[in-house]
Parts: sequence; C-alpha cells; structure tokens
Amino acid sequence: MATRGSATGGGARERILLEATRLFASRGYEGVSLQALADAVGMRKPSLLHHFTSKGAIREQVVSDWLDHFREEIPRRMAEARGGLGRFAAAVTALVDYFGEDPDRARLVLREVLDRPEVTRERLLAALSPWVHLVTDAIRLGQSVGRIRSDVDPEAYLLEVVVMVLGTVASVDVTGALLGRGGDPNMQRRLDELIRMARTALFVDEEPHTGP
Amino acid sequence: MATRGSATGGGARERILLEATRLFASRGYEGVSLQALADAVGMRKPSLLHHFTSKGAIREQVVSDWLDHFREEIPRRMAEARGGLGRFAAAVTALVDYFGEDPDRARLVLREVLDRPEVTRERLLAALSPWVHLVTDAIRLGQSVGRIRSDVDPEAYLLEVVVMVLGTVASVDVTGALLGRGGDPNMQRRLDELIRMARTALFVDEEPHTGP
DNA sequence: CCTACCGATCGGTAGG
DNA sequence: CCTACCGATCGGTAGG
Repeated sequence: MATRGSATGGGARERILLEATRLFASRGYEGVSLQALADAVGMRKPSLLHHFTSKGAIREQVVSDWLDHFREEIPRRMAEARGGLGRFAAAVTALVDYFGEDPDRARLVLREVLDRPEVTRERLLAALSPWVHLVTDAIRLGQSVGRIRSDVDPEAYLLEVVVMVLGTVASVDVTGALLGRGGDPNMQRRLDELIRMARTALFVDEEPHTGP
Repeated sequence: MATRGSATGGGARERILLEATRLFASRGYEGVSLQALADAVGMRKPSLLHHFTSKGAIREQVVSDWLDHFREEIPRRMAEARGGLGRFAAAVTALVDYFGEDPDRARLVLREVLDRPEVTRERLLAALSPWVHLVTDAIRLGQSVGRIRSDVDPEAYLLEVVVMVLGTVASVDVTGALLGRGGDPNMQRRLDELIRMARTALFVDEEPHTGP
C-alpha cells in the first residue's frame, strides 16, 4: 500500500492520509476543513487537491485503507495468538489489541457509523461477513460440544463484543473518569473486565486459564 | 420542563430544541447549519438567535435538557421496574428501554463523547456519579452475600454495560445487517443477547427468571 | 506544490 | 419573528 514509506519526508499522499485519519477521528469529517488538514500536513490547501480529487475522496481513502488494514491484521493476530484460551481469546485479544493500540481507529469507525449509516453498513457487510461467519461457526461448534453455553446467540454475541470493544476504547478518556483516581491504567482495567465479561458469558464453566 | 406542550403550534423554544436534538444526533453538531435547523423548525435563521444567543447555546441546552431528563428518568424507571430479577434487571432494563425507545438519545451522547471529551467527562461525572455509586454499592453487597461473582469489577462492569447499551442502540441500523435477513426485530435480538451477557457475567449462578 | 481567486455558505448582527 | 446584510471561511478551480 505504501509507495515510499519514509518517515516525514517522502510520501505526501501517505502524510495526508495519516493526518486526515487523526483529524477526522478527533473532530469528525465535517469538523475538519481542508485548510486545517493542509496546515497539519504542512502544505497549501490546493496542493491537497492535486493528490485527491476532493475532500470526500480523502475520506473514502482513509476508510478503505483502514478496512484493508483491519481485514488483514485481525486474522493475522488471531493466527499468531494461539494461547491456552483457544480461538475465542485469540479473537477478542486481537480486537482489543488492535483498537487499544490506537483509539483513533475506534473513533473513526464509530464516527462513520454515526455519520453515514447506509454507506458504512454496506462496507462493513462486505468486509466483515466472512470473518463473522468464521467466528460464529466456531461458537456453534463449541455449543454442539457443550463447551459453550447453549443460550448464546452467536451473531448477536459477536456484535456485542465488537461494540463493547469499540465503545470502550473510543470513550475511555471520558468514561474512565467515573472509575476513580488514576490516569489511564483505567484503560487496562476496563479491558480486563470486558474480557472477563465476554468469557464468562460465553463458556459453560470457568476456564482455569493458567496457559501462556 | 415544557412551558406550553402543544403539538406544533406553541413553544418555539421547545420546537427548536426538538429539531436540534434530532439533527445533531443524526448529522453531528458541525454537520448542522443554523440555516438547516431554521428550515426544519419552520422559521428564518435570525429568529433562532432571538431564542438562543448562539449555535453553541442551542447545543448546551440540548445536552443539559437530556442530562436532566436522564437523571430523573432512570431512577424513576428503576423504582417502578421491581420485577423478579432484582435491582440489576431494573437498572439494565431501564437503560435499555430509555435509549431503545429513541436511538437519537444514544447517538447524541456518543457524539458528545467523541466531539468534546473533556467537557463531556466533567458533565457526566457530575451527573452520574451518585447513580454509579448506587449501583456499584449494590454489586458489592451482592458479592459479600455470594450472589454476585467475586471477580466482577463493579465500576468497570457498570461502564461496560452502559457502553454496550449505547453502542448497540446507536449502531443497530449498521450492525444489524450483519445478523441476517429481517428488518429491525434485530434490535430486540441484540438487546436480548446484551441482557443475557450482562446477567451471566454478573451472577454466580443462572437465575430461574420466571418472575414478571 | 504554489499564488490568486471563485461562488456559496458559514455563524451572527442591525434594526425594526 | 422578519428583511437585509456583515466578514470569515467553506470546498474547489485556474493556471502555472
């Protein structure tokens, strides 16, 4: 995807997309002017439009770059995270790590969901359908073997976990204050509880997760 | 709160706030111009500013009206929802009902969280702190009696449930499509699974919830 | 990647 | 609650 990949010098296109992602995530698409984006990148406004045909085109590229990244990153992390908790923990941990390491990712997705429900629905449907089926098939398998609670609704369960991860990461600065003192170790505390809830609500009995 | 309460005729101020809530929720504060708001209300743009000193003042009023409503509505519903599931189900059901009956409420809150983290943190902290303590005290009590799982993190658990409710309601149009065919009964299906997850992750053993 | 510039729309004011 | 109008900024273009 990256044509140059240098730090700050080369790859104007990449620098534009990087700043656009950060700004769109924190202020929203409508809240970011081309002028503000140009300032952040370090060029004049019309120069942006030599790289992208319009402001909307920048948004599309930001979103589709993210979707590409997500689509390859999540399965990869799931594959390498084969610990003692099985496929479930690998999936949830991959999600938590992916969004946790850059909350802007979660904010960007939530904003697209709020700002453009129809467009975003179609995009997510196309990109995530295979992945959803992979996970829900695994859940149904676990149910037939008796390891997973029979009253779990596989698709709805998965979506609830995703919503919980996205919402938690995106809102940790705001909601973390309700926990008590302390800076942002609250993030980890929230994610720990999230994982506990997801695990407890899924498996028939508590796993002795003594593995790696 | 309503000074007149008539259908569409009286209470210009209320009509402005109603339309502003809907528009801010669906397009975001930056995405709604005073002109668009004036059109929706059915008056000219300068007339809006005879009722509110600025666009920002409209936003403040929308948010604080919502906070007032939320603060009185949630405890009220918790009080009257004394079914067989105890305080927990009352709280979660009150939350789910409150946001579920008008998804714009959830969208508005999420947008404020994303758009103005600092301001929103202080506001929610002031408004929700007492309510948070009420619920978490009840959880700790349940833990000491052995009815609630000892590994539950009370504050984090509550926030995760709130995040799940908000995220689910706000995104149901988008994420519901990943469930399968069907219109919006998916909303109920999602909320059912949400409640099941919240309950299972909280109580030591499954409740035979045969009560009302 | 720049200067110079476009019409349209922004939030808001004057004045009645 | 209106008409008329303000300077500033919006996304985008011309032309090099």
